Amino acid sequence: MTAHDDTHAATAERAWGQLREIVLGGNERRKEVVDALGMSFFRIKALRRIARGPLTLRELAEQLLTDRPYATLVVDDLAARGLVERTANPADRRSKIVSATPAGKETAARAERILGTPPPALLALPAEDLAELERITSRLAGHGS
Amino acid sequence: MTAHDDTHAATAERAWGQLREIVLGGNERRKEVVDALGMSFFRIKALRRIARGPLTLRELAEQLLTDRPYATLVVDDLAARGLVERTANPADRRSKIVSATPAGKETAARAERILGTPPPALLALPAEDLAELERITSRLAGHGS
DNA sequence: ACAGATAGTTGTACATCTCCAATGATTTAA
DNA sequence: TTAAATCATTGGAGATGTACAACTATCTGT
Repeated sequence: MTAHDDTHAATAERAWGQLREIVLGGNERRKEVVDALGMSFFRIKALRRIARGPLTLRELAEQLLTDRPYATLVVDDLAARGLVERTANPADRRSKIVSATPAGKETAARAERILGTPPPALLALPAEDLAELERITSRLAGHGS
Repeated sequence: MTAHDDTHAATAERAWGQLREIVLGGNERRKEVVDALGMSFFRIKALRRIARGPLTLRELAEQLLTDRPYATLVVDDLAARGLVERTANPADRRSKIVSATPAGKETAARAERILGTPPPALLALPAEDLAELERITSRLAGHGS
């Protein structure tokens, strides 16, 4: 059990566990945004996705990992709040495009501001480590989008 | 807007966003463990916490960010599945200690195995970067526990 | 001994989410 | 042109979580 037994896979597992702890440990942020916006996290997620760019209800359902009936319901709710609106889809009259209203974009930005605020521990990192971390996470997240 | 405008805070925000994307992006893992264990993610979280070490219902409720009534209900459910059990608390006869049965520990380990499996992108990292990442995340997660 | 606080439980009401079936409008394929 | 498929919607059944109120047993401080 010397340091030489430390395989690539084992290191990855440790790093992964720590990453999960860092990101998921701060549940307070989740509660904070839910309280601030007065809607469920799922709806906030839907709104944030819509604010990133218009899409059909079907696409929204897919990206939220839910079914179309529930996507309809969630969009109904967001529309009743004046945050999103449905418009006709010129390319296919069966479907509808959902897009964020100015108020919706503002609300989504508010959510991003809260969720995007790094935890104190991250800010406390030495500049060198932080730069190095950002370089590595860029590589990790890079080919996902 | 030169590279010199890149402040510590801005770098931290980018890194944080990427960390969130890496960890939260893989929702499949969550669904996988829910399907594998046949119970909600919340209950899996409860079981995993109990398997880490016995605790009172009150402590469990606090750590799950829920209230005592619901903690009771979740423990009832886990107990009905034979995964956890309540024992008397010698220090305070009002409270009860919840601990995992052998079956519960096994199930929790199964969940940890699924959730703890690093995503392919992490394993694909060069050994140098991975080691560096692990060093930095250790520092980040270190003073949380 | 007594008053007040706390632990777990029971119960209720409600919001939220998942899953499935079915429908009208529209598009696509044969 | 006709049959099958797709889109959004409506509806319903049920699991899951959240938030309170109230109760009993027990502990703590005075």
